[in-house]
Amino acid sequence: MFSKACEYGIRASIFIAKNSYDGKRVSPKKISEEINSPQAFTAKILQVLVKHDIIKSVKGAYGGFEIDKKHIATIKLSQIVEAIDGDNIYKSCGLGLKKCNDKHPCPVHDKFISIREGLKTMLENTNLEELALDIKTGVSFLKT
Amino acid sequence: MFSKACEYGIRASIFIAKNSYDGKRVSPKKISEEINSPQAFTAKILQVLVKHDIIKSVKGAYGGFEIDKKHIATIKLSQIVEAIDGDNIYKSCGLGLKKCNDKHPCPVHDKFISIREGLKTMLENTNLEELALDIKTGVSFLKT
DNA sequence: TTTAAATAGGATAAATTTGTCCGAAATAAA
DNA sequence: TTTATTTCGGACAAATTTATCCTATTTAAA
Repeated sequence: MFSKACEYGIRASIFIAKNSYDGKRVSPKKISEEINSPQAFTAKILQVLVKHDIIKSVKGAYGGFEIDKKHIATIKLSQIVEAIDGDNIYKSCGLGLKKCNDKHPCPVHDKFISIREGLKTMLENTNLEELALDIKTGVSFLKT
Repeated sequence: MFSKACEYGIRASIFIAKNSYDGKRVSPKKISEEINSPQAFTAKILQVLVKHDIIKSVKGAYGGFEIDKKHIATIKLSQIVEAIDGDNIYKSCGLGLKKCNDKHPCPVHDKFISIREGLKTMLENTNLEELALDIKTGVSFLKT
């Protein structure tokens, strides 16, 4: 469904959000430990999220990654997915046709539209706040 | 969503089904031309489909790939996807956790279940017959 | 039985994704 | 201002996926 990079990016974002509620910045080392991901690779993905203004980085001593508290509830999963994987998952044809639309549909065009709309709607209606909160209360987990 | 191999596999299966209704066997060359896919790679995927008894191959002169007419309506997309990509798309965690279940869920566990159930149901309820028919009547297409 | 035609399958290569390493640049605190 | 700490960014490496090529094997027809 998503690339590894995107999975790590979502998990990292949730972890950063949770810590930002506690006023704590976190390092790639800490993040990768807590979400169980390769550190250097995760650091690369964090750079992408910074470039897309989804998370904030602070260099130097006592630096790290954070998200403005006010911002957390406004960040949707769709933004993270699009920043890392692009919008292919919504837009590209389920059977890989370069051009697939209502006028020139692949054999599963209609059937896929509803699936993808469902996914899109879900990602657009899920924000980091609720996900971070579930981590905080121990309802859900970021690693096995 | 699916791998390239799986996209080619589905498109190839539909094309073979359509031709089998006309009593015609088709070669990897013809298939790859008609679904616009790399020939040798497509041939490899056909071998996988043969191994899984989804399509039939006939060697030698006047050979090629076909599907028993009686069989076409019973082949579901889910069988093709599982043969090529496995059942990860249904079963594996949306955020990549090795172990993700109701007792130990990832943050998007519940939200993903409905999406994936929808996909699974769709794949399990779509058979090659209806897809091949749409190609035959020019309602849908296998290449751009 | 011979031959031509077709799939099967192994070896290999290219492209993409995933992952690592290390020095440069920035920054807060001493 | 200096120093320690931290992210940034480029180069590189490994793994996986995608793709190609060539020979062996099979098989139906002549």
